[in-house]
Amino acid sequence: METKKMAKVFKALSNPNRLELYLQIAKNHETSYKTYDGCLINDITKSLNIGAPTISHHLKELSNSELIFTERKGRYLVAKINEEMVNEVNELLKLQYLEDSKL
Amino acid sequence: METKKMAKVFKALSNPNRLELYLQIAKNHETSYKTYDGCLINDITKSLNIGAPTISHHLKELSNSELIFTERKGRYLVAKINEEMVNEVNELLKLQYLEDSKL
DNA sequence: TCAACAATTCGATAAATATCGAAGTGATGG
DNA sequence: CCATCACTTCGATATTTATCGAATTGTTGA
Repeated sequence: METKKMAKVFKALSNPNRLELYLQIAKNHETSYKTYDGCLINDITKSLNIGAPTISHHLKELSNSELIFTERKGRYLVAKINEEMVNEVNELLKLQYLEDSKL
Repeated sequence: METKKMAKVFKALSNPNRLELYLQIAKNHETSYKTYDGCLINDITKSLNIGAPTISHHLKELSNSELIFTERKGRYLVAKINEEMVNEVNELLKLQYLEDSKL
């Protein structure tokens, strides 16, 4: 069922700290997409005031919902946006007739 | 803080049954928007297999997040989409450079 | 007026969640 | 090498949540 997967995505974005985390990854993704090599988690960790274990937990939630991918680079972790999934969410939320009127 | 309000919206959509509820209201909104007089909750209640108290609870969550408005019509309850809020959510999730490339 | 219906409120419960500190793992620069 | 750094795992806890059945409120059609 499609709805269940989508609900999981929304749950991943439903915690303020986790949403903030996601938005920073997304922002990084957008500003540097031409030379995109991922967003350093370590930088983000310092700007949110929650502990490292919590960040780790939140990243796993975002990963599990497939909104992001993570990858180890040496001793750092980098995160990337899963564009496919983000677009899927956008499609689901889009009010259809509004889109039509824009064509 | 904007993030907190948005997190609340996502939380409202994070439960599968509640998301389904929202989607049905949205679908109704879209298919009949020219003569839109709201979506009858009673009809939806029958198609989801959760009890009336739970539906009532979920509707309140959707209302509190300002994704929908509800209104009593006689002994029925009708729900309407809050387009402003839905658009706001869409903006937040939109990947910026994708939008640019469409211009 | 009253029976039936739609929805809400209440109280309870089981499950999920966010967060923490402490301890563990693994890479690296000096 | 080894101290440090980045991150993860573990265990605990307090809070939130989804859901239910029972009882309640409010509307209306007969």
